[in-house]
Formats: sequence, C-alpha cells, structure tokens
Amino acid sequence: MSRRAVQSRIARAAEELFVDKGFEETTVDEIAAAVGMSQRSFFRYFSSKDEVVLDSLERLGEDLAARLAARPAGEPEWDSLRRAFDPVVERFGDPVSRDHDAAIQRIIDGSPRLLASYLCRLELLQRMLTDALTKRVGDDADPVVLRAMVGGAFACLHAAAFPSCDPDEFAPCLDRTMAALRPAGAR
Amino acid sequence: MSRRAVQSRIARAAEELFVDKGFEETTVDEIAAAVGMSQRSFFRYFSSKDEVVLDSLERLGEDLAARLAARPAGEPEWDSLRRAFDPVVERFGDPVSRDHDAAIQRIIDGSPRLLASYLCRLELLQRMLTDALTKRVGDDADPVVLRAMVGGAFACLHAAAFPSCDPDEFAPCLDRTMAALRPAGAR
DNA sequence: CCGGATGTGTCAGTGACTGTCAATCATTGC
DNA sequence: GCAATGATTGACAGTCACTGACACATCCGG
Repeated sequence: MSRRAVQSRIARAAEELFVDKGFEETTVDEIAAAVGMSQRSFFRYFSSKDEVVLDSLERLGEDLAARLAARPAGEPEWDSLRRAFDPVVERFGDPVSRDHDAAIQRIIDGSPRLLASYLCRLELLQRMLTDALTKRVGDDADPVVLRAMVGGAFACLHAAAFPSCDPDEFAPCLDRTMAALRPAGAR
Repeated sequence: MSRRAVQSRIARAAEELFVDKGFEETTVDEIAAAVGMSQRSFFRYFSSKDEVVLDSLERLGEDLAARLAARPAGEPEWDSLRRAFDPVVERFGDPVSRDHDAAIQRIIDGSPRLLASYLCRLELLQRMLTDALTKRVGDDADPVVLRAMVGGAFACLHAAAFPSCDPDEFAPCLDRTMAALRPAGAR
C-alpha cells in the first residue's frame, strides 16, 4: 500500500475520533490502535498529531500558488489573487466537501494548540503565494507591499469563511469583501 | 511580592536563557531553577512555556484597542487603524525597546511551536481591534468587511516589520504599505 | 541464495503539563 | 494570644506527544 493511501486511512480514522471525542481528548495511541499500528509507526506517516488535520492544507497551497502563476500577465494583482481563490470557492460549492471542511474547521477551532499550528500553515501558504506573485510582477515591485497585499487578500478569505457568514453566501461574501478592500492604487 | 513582579522576574530570567541557548533547548526546569522555584510553581505563574514570551502581547493588544476606540468619530477607518499602530511605531523608535523586541522576535522565529502560538495571539489581537472598530462604526457596517479590514491593516504591519525592511525604515515602510493597500472605497 | 533497502514493533527516554497532597505562612475573627 | 481560614508553595506521580535505537521481517535485484 502506498504511503499516501496509508496516510489517508490514518486521517480518516483520526478525524472520526476527533469528531467523536475532540482533538485534545484523543491520544495518538488511540488513533494508531484504530488503524492497527504502533504509535511509532503513526509518527512515521505524520510528523505530529496536528499534521493529520492540517495535511490537506499543504496541497491546497500548491494548488493556489499554481493558479496564481497561471493568471494572464497584465491582470491586476488583486484580481489574480481573487481568481487564485477559486478552488476554495469551488470546494464550498460541493455540499459533501463543504461539510467535511466545516467539520475540520470545528476541530481546529476547538483546540488552541491546533489552531496555532493552523495559522502557522496559513502563514506558509501566504509566503508561497507571495513568491508566486513576485514572479509574475517582477522585482521592480515593492516586496513588502506584495507581502501585505497577499495578507490582505487572505484576510478577506478568512473573514468571508467565518461561521457568521452562512456557507451558501460564501462566494458573494468573498467578492463583496475583496471589492471593499480592493487597494485604491490597484490597476 | 506581587504576582506581576514574580512574573516579570521569571520572564527576565527566561529570556536570558532563551537568548543564550534557544527556546526549545531551554527546559522549564532550568527556568524554574534560575529563579529558585519549583517547576510546579512556574506553571502557577505562566500557563505554558510559550506564555513567558508572549505575555507582553496581551497588554499591547489592549493598548491598541484603546487607541482605536479613542480616535475621532468621523475619521476613515483605515486611518484610525494606522493611528492605532502608533504605539508599535513608537517602540520601534526607542533603540532599547527595539533591541529587546528584536531579540524576542528572533526567539519566536526560531521555534515553529512558539511561532504558531504567536500567530494565534495576533489573531486574538485582531479580534479585539475588530470589536473596537465595530463599536466606532456602528452595526450598519458589514462585520465581515470590518474583520477583513483589520486583517488587511495587520498584514501591512506584519509585512513592514519583516526583517527585510531595516528597523530605522519601519515607520515610512508602514506608511508606504498602508497607503498602497488603502481600500478604494475608504472615505 | 544473499545483499541491501524498506517497513515495522518494542522499548526506553525526554520534556511539557496536570492533579493531588501536605506543609507553610499570612490574615481574620474571637 | 490563638485558632480557623485561605493562599502559596514544593514534592511527587502520572499523562501524553514525540524521538532515538535496535531488532526483526519482507522483498527484490544480482
């Protein structure tokens, strides 16, 4: 069985336990037992307990960065960033993946420890997008401003994804927010 | 001796050790020994090892929120946010506190675990500012947009504080970045 | 059949953190 | 002055995430 397959088996078992009992209340031993392996082997597939939950974010990051890189050359950066978020919007469109993501999000919000790791991941993700954006724009642009712009776009994404906004309204909510925050100087 | 005084004694000793040996390489036992108390007592003053480093951020948050609340009523939100950041700019102006903060920041950046907690704190701080901003603006404003605006302003702060920008240039760098990211719709 | 590469379980250890209990000390009421 | 009370502490044991070391199995090309 491939490494990826094992990881996904572990992840599925772990998420079930997390939903049942909560993240902090579930020990790594229990997860390992649920998939029939030793604790030591669990750590051969995931470098930490957090990783089980946050693993999918890594692939999402690569996806977003690729989308951003593929945007047409002349497009204003703010619009490119909005378009790079399309995969996220799509996932929100499908009820199955949306429910799954919502469950994950509830797990994350339920544990400060995990929430911290999650934010760290988002930070990494922003760095990836900043690099992609820098390549598109060229080195003449101010790197600090680019960094901030990606941060601003993520703030819109983060705000729109907040539970206060109901999931069906996600896409319009994101558009509205990004329109409101659109930098005045943007081409 | 007051609780605060003990906390600050612990914090001073801990920071010295962290600078010397690094955060991860310093055990709580060592910190406790350095101030002559048991490990158990250390945890009575700080709920975690992270807390020793991040404690000061809490007070900063209250400060920023108070500044924001005190801005004149008609001022555009983006400008109010910029002014709320003044205490941070001031700290960067004083060489002593700047060096101290830089040391702290190096400690934070040196440990992924601590960095994660730090970002979590920043998130909390943003929530505080969002609440303050909401009070100023009234409930007719879109809460999601307000949330995103605070996030955008923090992205500017975060980007400007990055080591790539030299400390003397911090204030102009922040102004430049916030000018570039100023929302087009802002009054 | 043998070589190493790869995957696994076991075990021992570290370090953060928690619960519990008993001793100490200052405060308060009498 | 003294006893009851509450807060602070140290000592100790325990849990849990995570790591390193080693032994064992399997598998695969030569």
